[in-house]
Amino acid sequence: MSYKVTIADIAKELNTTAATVSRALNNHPAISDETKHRVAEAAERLHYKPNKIASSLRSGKSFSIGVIIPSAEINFFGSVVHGIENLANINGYNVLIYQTNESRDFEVKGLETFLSARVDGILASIAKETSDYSHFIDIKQRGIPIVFFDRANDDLGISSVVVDDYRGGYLATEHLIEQGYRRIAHISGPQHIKIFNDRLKGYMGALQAHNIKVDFDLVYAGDVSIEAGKAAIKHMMELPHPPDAVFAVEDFTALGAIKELKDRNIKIPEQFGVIGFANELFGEHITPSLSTIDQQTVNMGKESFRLLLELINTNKSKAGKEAKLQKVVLKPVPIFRQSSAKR
Amino acid sequence: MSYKVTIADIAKELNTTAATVSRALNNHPAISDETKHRVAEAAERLHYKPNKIASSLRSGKSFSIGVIIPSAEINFFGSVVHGIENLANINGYNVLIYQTNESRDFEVKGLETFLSARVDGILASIAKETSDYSHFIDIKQRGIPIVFFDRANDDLGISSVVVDDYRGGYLATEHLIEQGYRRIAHISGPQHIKIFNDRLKGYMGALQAHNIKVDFDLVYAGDVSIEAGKAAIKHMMELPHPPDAVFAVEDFTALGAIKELKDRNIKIPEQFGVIGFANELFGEHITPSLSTIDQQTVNMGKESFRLLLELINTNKSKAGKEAKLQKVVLKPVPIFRQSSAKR
DNA sequence: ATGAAAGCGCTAACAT
DNA sequence: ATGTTAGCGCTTTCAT
Repeated sequence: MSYKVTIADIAKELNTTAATVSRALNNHPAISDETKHRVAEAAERLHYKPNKIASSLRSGKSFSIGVIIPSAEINFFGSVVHGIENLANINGYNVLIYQTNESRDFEVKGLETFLSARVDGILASIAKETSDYSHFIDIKQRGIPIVFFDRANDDLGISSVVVDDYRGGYLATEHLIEQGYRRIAHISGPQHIKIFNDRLKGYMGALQAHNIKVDFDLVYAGDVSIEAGKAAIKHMMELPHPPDAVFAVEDFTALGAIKELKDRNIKIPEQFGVIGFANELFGEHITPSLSTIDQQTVNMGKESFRLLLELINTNKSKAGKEAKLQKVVLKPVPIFRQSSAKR
Repeated sequence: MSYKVTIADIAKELNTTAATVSRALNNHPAISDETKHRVAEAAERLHYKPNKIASSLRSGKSFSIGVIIPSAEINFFGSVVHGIENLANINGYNVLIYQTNESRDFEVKGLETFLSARVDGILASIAKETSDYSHFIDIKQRGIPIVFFDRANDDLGISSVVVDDYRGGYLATEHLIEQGYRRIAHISGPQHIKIFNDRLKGYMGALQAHNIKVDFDLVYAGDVSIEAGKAAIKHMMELPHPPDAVFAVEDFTALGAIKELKDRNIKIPEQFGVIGFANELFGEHITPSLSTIDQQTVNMGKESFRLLLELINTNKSKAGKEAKLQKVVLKPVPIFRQSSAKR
């Protein structure tokens, strides 16, 4: 008893045809204003709701996109999705979300789901576990518009929106140097993920630019987690020459470091400086408040959707032409708070 | 060049018909195992991907649900959605998300979007701004399964999943009493929203149960925001008889209170106790760590979906029968941390 | 156990 | 400016 009314019913009501009603509803230029008004009135009166499914089947456009994220629990991705949804809804697109929980198998399942849903395009951030990218290549070869965001891979010929992680790492490290810290450590993330590798490179770049030799004792192979941050401090403070500051690959890692430093009664920022990466929500509210690098999350979402929409539209118009590869690199924004305020 | 392969192609390949292929793919009992195997093999070989849109159009089931949330920025809703998506994906449902930004107009738009997408059911948390519920009544009258979560309305005959906010407020307040605080204030939220009103009632109930007279000077009309928390403390600390503890309607409000108390050099928890509500992520990591009431977010998401699925399935089978109204009330879980640890 | 045929609601060529 | 007709890919009677 719910979705009964169709354009045929409206047509019957007005002694015209479904085609005319369809055109009127879609504001087709060839339809007279009077007909449009009569159709609009009848549609309203009969509580007509367009059936997008039927429309999609016929037109081949679903006006929906799929978004693959590693985890909705990570604030960062929630925030990017927020940006995506904003622009998508404005442009009349629905958004399907699929979480991979960092697993490649779920990534594949998500893509299948999106294929079956006949999404018009896909935005994806690659799972940590993924090292075989054939499922993404498959999507590309099917001609389905796809754009990576944040966790991208440059070797696949797929457009992407990322922050300049090298520059972020560079700025974070340089800030610690300028604050007067002397032995600056880095707690890194899994190096097969490009963004984490870039942050490490940025760290090294900043040290070298300031004529500081990179000491690999001070580069701890960590991860994005409180535990990794604690473990890193535990390990490094036992070194013959312990560090007096750390750039952590992510805010949660930095938080772990701060917790462990506090447990050891090491004063932040006086004796030890800390800076993270991501600008997670909690950083502003902990004590000491956490210096960090903002990744322009909402912007990243909007840019990703904008790029995808471009692909979708060029795909549609010039069916033959290959859409050009694009790479949008957002500038990271340093946010300096108490945890690194030595001066 | 992407989604070319259809069941007709598979049928041709195997010298059979689309009907048989369709049945084989859907594991229809009347189809022989041999045929099923041959179909499965051909489908795989031809890279066939089922077209859910066509399937939905014909079968009238979209295997998707819509979720209306006030804001994806609020951690709470992100977490509930996480719970929803988990169960939904397991059950083969896609999830569409629509954010209302607390506005009734967007709420209406979201519901229209969902109607057009022919979702099989809807989960919704009501916007702050909404006081006219006719759009929800319309959904119900169309026979579309709908369940409220968290921000519910009991007068509409719509099932819901909520936490027992009265009990949460009661437990929070009682805890402060038991810790030995004497003048316990409450920073409340907008009272037309039931959950906030319930928390206030729980506060009053706990005071009365402990023979403490409710002093309305100590009930500040606030909101869910850091600013409201600060303003409340500013106001109440100027009273002739200021409070020595506060139960804030939400963690962000509690955070504002803590910030203001710190600014005034009032020691927490020794001189002043604070407890919030929501168990937002940051509460564990601030100094002092924040006592709060956990709302079972992921559970709420799962329960909501479970309830909705029940509605969807009964709707399908016994078309005539009215599905019974259900109200799931989750138990709030107190989490006591430093901010209220007087003893 | 399988086939034939109709149709879900809409859009898009091709008329007129 | 509007009508006619066909068909998107699938599921579902109704046959056999």
